Amino acid sequence: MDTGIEEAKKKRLLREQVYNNIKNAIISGSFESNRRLIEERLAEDMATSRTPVREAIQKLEKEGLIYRLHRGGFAVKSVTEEEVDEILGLRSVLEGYAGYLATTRIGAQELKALEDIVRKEEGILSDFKPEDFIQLDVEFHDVLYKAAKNNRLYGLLNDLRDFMYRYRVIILRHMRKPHVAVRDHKEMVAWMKAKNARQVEKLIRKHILRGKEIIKKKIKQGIEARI
Amino acid sequence: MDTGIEEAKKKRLLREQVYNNIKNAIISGSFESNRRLIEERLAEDMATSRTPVREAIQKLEKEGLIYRLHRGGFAVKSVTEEEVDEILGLRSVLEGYAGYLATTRIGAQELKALEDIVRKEEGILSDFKPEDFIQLDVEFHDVLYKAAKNNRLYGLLNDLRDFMYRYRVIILRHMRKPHVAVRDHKEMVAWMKAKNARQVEKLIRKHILRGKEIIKKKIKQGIEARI
DNA sequence: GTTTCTAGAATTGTATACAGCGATTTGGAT
DNA sequence: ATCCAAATCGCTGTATACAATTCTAGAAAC
Repeated sequence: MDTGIEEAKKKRLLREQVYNNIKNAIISGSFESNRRLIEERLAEDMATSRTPVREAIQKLEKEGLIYRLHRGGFAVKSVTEEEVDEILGLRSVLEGYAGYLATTRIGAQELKALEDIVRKEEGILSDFKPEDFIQLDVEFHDVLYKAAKNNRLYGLLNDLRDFMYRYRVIILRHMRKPHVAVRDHKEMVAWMKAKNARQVEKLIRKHILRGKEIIKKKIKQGIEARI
Repeated sequence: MDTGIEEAKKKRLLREQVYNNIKNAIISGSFESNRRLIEERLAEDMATSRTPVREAIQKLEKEGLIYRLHRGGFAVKSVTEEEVDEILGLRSVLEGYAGYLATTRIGAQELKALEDIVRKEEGILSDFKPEDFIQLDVEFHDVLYKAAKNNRLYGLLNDLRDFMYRYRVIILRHMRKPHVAVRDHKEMVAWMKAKNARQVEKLIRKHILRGKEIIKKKIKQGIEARI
């Protein structure tokens, strides 16, 4: 099998498992860019019928991970510099807003959770493994998203996160010790404690835009290398 | 028929027409809140089968206009104060960002289009009809969205706009002469010409948050009146 | 060797079929 | 009448069927 898709047949909404399976295949890179999604093939791999597959596909299209082919059907969107620009631009704005809201709404134990994560991040800086840091980074941002207490915003940020996973390979390959990121997180928490929402928003925006430029540069090099 | 749905059977992707029809029925208010979507009923009304209806439903769910019922199927989301808060909060941030991007990217003829619209807005202030103003307002914001040249942002803002249409009845009923809105638009254009992106963003945020509070107040009164 | 045409295969888009779960109603028993 | 159980109905979720379209490949023509 070159599909990278598992059977997934526990009883629940089949279309949801199909949706998750295909999404994972895309963001993990098992489905390369511009690969066409053959409904019957996917259905067969997951031991189901075309119906749930097609329903999952509708959602993936709305999420922007796949695009319609003129002749019918769908294919996997490719990672372009333009897309990275859009995704991270939006993420900086939305996550900044999440930080703003979180500052006004966060509770004591959520704040403590953030502080714990930052402490752990500092702890692993000496014996550094990229995966460990990414894990903590994801946790940090998730606590932040939730603290904003805005469901729609949470959904949007998670959709954006799916795209981020696609860039993971690139991020991992070029990550230096993330002292700067940890410092940013620490500073965010400090401003949140000080209830300075504007400052938190500003900081998060800068934090993400910094990442954007790094990824964009790497992608551009990658694309050039492939030509 | 009380469905408010037309037959729609011109040749193109059936599922897209179904999607648009159901969406319009929801945002125009033909489908009241919490009404269950009966697939076969909808299919029959549009002279099609359940298949395209189900696919359309998946998209509507992702967009947030409908929600899943525990016993299966879907129903129309109701307008709540919380939702208005979320939608307009997000809109203020995203549209502010659009304004920021637009300022850096806008061309001469787009700028002229905005100025023309503002002029027309000023023109109708004396002989004022709410529908006319809303029409111009939509145009203004659409030119702005497009000038930002960010497809994903454009899509998100349009999704949010669908929600705004649901509040239209309320907005129309309570609209005074929108001198303030016109002044805001005029000021935005001025700052765009001055290439001051930060200022444009700030202004748009304030512009929309002002509207948010008005709508929220009216919705709250409406809800209370209904009890 | 190249081009054109055509038959067949592959794949989508739409319609229909069917099983199963919940809700609802009906028909006693008390 | 009231309550419980059984039967019924409605609707979803999944599978399958079919028609229309596009792609492929091989044969025929040049």
